[in-house]
Amino acid sequence: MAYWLFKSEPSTWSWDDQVAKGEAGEEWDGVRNYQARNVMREMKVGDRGFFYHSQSEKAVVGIVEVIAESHPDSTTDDDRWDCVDIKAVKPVERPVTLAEIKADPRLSEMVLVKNTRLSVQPVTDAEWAAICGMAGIDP
DNA sequence: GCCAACGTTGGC
DNA sequence: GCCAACGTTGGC
Repeated sequence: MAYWLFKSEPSTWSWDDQVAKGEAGEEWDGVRNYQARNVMREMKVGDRGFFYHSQSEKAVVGIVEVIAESHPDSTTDDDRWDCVDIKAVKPVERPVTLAEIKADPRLSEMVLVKNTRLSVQPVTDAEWAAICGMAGIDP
């Protein structure tokens, strides 16, 4: 299984919004960036991801699961843009902030740190385990 | 609110 | 195909 990170501005689409969708989940639509789209095309059903709040909060706040592989983004007619569907799995016990991630040498190579503007990112097994530990949840 | 980083667009 | 201009994102 692979791991990912989904970044969202809470004022646009928050963890609470995602949780409210329940088991049905929701399209991760609106991505208009080729790199992020290509990352989503790599995803498989059952893969897990971190849900990260950008802007004011800047923290990993929950765990999501991919429930549908890449398909056309329903919010545009432009066939360049695809997206996956995800559902909320569980919240973290404790948010892991960007400051904590930056301060941890194990996470110094994270895309979140290296390429701050990429909104959908791959996460390595080691990074996944480290952040789950910091968040107080089982990997 | 500002600014740096970076991706995209469009003219040539 | 290059590159300048522009727009957007996200951290501070």
